[in-house]
Amino acid sequence: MRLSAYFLPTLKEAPAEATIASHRLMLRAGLIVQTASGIYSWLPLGLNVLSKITRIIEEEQEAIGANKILMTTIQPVELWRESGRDNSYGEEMLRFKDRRGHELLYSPTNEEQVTDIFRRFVKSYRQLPQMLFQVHWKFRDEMRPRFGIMRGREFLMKDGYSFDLDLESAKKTYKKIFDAYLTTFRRMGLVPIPVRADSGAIGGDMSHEFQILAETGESVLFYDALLLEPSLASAAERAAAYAVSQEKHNPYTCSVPPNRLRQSRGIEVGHVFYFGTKYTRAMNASIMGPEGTPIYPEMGSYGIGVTRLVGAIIEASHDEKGIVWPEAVAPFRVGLVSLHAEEAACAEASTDLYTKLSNAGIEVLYDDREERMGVKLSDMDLIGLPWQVLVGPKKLAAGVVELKNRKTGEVQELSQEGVLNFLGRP
RNA sequence: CGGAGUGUAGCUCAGCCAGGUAGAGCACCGCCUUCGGGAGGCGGGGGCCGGAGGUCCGAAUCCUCUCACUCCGACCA
Repeated sequence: MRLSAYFLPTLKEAPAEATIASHRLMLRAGLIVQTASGIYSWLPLGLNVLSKITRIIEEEQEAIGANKILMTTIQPVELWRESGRDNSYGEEMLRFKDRRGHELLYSPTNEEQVTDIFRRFVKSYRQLPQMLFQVHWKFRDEMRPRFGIMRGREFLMKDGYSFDLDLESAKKTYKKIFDAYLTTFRRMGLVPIPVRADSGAIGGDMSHEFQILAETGESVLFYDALLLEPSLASAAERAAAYAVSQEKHNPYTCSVPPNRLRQSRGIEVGHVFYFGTKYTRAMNASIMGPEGTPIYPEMGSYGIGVTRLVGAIIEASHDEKGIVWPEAVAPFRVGLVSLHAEEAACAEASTDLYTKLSNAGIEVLYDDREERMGVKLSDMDLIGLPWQVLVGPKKLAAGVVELKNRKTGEVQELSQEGVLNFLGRP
């Protein structure tokens, strides 16, 4: 992508409303723009990241056999009358009427809708288990939206739903999705901490939040330091290690040695629930069981805050100059800068390298603008692509260009072939 | 929903207390000079001072109402 043809409105100064790093950087790097309180539009660079994150989530969901669907954002209120949540969900739910006076709502979550789809088509225990998921927009009319997309009213969410024959099977499904979530977040360069949590209004027993440690997080959690020391603990030990939300923490019964107990703030990026037959019963979604008697399947639901993840990743990975994208979610892998685009030799060499890199399947953002190099270089640092290639007349005369690692700042001088070989490596 | 703030140029803000021609820096447009880390000169465009009402000869400034946004708290799959 040529920057001269890309819609990337970077800001030199941070807008006054942004108080945390990720919000500031998302505005400055041209990822999002605010439309109303808690409602944001996504610009090309931000949308690109959103797509990368979504892709990883989808791959990991499909790897465990979940089926991707796409439900509607608008639902009839009748479904919620069936489940009994019509009255209990409250002001957070955005309701409105169509021209015929039919009461509708904008989905804050989709348990009712997915249960409705399930009951229409699944009639036998032989068809279980089922896992369905989508990545779609939600609206929750929060009393107090804040921190940009961290707590927005409109947000993109991966929401998954499982149906199992019995508790034993439901536990296996829960574990499968739990593990997939860990893999998903780690692939994005994050360190997720699964935390035993309250299951909230949704009810049920098994419930975990996935937290990313960050000072700007809204949650408070207590955990065993072993969780963050992979070298000191086996996977099994870590899985069993203590980590609970503030509400669940009891200093008198906590088994963690005081020297290993940590308190921290976190960003909740995922939440998994098991809630049994709450909805299948309420909505009469029974199937025929092996004994010839009707059975209400056991359900769970599983959420990942996709838009919130963008904020969480930036909170976890930035410096004073800007964002430092982990490779897996970077909008482009390389930023190619023509330091003197108005000089023919420099422009030609840059464009040539851009073509070669692109042909090699490497995602490149090519700054071919005739801007001052200082502006270009600070823009590149701000948007935080993992690698930067600087093409300037001086080095070019010596037959090399510079390859810079955004995170470490390390610079190596390579021939153009050298750059291709280096970045072409898997 | 309680509390505290802020709305003036695209952005960051001054001006308001003490009423009297609408301001600065950056950004933008033109020309020139520059060019290895947010350049310099000259010229230029851009404002219903959030909105409505009021006081006054006169309101960005004072008063009332209202809308929007932000922060703290409560709330929150």
